Amino acid sequence: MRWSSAFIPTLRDDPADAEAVSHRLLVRAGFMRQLMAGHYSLTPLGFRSLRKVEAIVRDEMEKIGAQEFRLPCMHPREIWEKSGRWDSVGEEMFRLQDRKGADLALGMTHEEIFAHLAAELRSYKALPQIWYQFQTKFRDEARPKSGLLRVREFTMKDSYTFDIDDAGLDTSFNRHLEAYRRIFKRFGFDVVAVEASSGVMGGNQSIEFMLKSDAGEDWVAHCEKCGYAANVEKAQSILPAIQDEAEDDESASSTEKFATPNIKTIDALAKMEGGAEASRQIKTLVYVIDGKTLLILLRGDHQLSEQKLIDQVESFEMRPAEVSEIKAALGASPGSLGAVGLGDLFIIADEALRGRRNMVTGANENGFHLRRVDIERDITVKAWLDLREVSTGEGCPMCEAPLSVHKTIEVGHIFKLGTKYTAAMGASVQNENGKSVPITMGSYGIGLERSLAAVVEANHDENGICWPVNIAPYEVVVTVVKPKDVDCHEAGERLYEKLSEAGIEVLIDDRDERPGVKFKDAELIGIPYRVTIGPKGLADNRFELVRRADGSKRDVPIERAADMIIEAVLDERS
RNA sequence: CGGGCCGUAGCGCAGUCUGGUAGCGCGCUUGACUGGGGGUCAAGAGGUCGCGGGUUCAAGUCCCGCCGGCCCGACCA
Repeated sequence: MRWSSAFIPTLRDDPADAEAVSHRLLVRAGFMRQLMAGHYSLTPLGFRSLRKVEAIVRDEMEKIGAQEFRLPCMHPREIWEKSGRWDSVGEEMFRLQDRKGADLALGMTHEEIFAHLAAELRSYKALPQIWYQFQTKFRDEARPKSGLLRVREFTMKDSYTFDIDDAGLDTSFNRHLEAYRRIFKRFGFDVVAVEASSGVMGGNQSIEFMLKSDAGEDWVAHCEKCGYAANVEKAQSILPAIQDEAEDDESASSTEKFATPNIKTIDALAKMEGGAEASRQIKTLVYVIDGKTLLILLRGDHQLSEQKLIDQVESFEMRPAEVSEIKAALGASPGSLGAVGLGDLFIIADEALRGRRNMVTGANENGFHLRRVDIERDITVKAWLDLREVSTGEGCPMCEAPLSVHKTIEVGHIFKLGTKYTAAMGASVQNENGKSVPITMGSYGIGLERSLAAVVEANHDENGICWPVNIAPYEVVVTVVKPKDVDCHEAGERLYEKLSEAGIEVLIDDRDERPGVKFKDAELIGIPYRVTIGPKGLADNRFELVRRADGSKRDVPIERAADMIIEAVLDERS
């Protein structure tokens, strides 16, 4: 491709409304433009890179025996009703009606449709099957953000496995796990595979593939020592044991109410004279779950993980209670709430509170708290659950080394689904005994545009993107410093021809621009190798070869230049 | 969906408080010089000031409504 005739709309300034590195650079380097919030047009540069992402995924899918499909992205209401998700996914699904008034959905994922097709499988002999597609997914995100990282319309590679039993599912699942590791490695970044919540998908196990990045929005707890890693929605940790010395005067056998005027937060109570440090307080949260009010108790310095609560409490709808509801149920306002003496409410307590004594909590009377609370003695806990979100420094549940919690981008997610969708769609086969059994299903996704952005997040510097050869829109840029000079022009054209003939993807910068402009642009768009052809080098019978990733430069003799460049590029393809 | 900030030329911004000819830098066009890190000079093109309504002799500026975007939070197969 000739730069002079290519559409590569680079910007000299950063776009004002882009904050995430990948967003800023992909726009500035001319890979994409925004159409509206959460919807981006890819330019030829962007689309070339996306196709490389797609090709790598396809290659690895084919390697595990997957067969490519192409399904509709518009679905009838009925099929989503069969699985129950027409109602359960709520506002995140785009819905529309056709001219007859029939309800349709824009597919946000394709479990239903693939399971519907799987109903044509009749015999265990046909299993296992691995099916996949690349398809646009639509999700009405409440808040699209960070360029391609969180959008409303994107391409996903989604695959689905169909097995006769759980052992088969395990095999299919592990094949994907390995394929995904290879895929992300070829993308040029390191991922950590973490235990995750399955959310609305259902199923019993899921693993997310996370890239550590400040641009991310998922928090992962990771142990450097033993490799334990889990989304904070699932992660557990070990806390140092706390010894609660009960005071040994007589009053220790009961709680004591004390005045706490204007004290409404854990923090304020910790600072108040006669108060208690946060870890000695009981935090009382009020939730409404399927219309029933219940209390959630945590240690004062701990945060509730709502996802953990959702995962452990079977419910249709869950929300924090309104202040008015809290007053009606407990007789006090937030800031003075406690669970002592509320035996008729359902009380769930976090495991970290088990056995604690001499604690402080609200008295359910505005401006008063209770001290010397013994949880076992004074509170009727109906269920002990792991509900707290882990934080940095707490002990790894496997090896007790300190955990670190950091932000990550979710680039892939794989689920063991079981029979939820196959049962709903009537996808069953006859086993060896002639008995009909539902197929066991797995589902596996990779967001293509998000992966592309993740590559940028992981591979850039202050001058622009540093694409790995595998994802780069072009592998080599031939920068002709002085295109009006006949010798420069011809030397550039010859090299361009040779490289192209060898199957190298080359961009020749034949624009009548200052050298500085060309160098800056080449670095901004991040082509892995740049060959500089100018009068100076020509006089010495050499070109300069610069590697974008590390800035390393070397002079190459003109007659050997093409071969050396080809070798360098092929060496980095994988 | 709650909170904050913002919509003025392709991009980045000033002008809005205090109403009075719509500006600056970059980019773009033409020409000249220049040519190994965003060069110089000259001449140009480019705007329904997000949209609608109102106040006023006069609105980018003031008032009301709406739309759109970014960030934080909630939510997120």
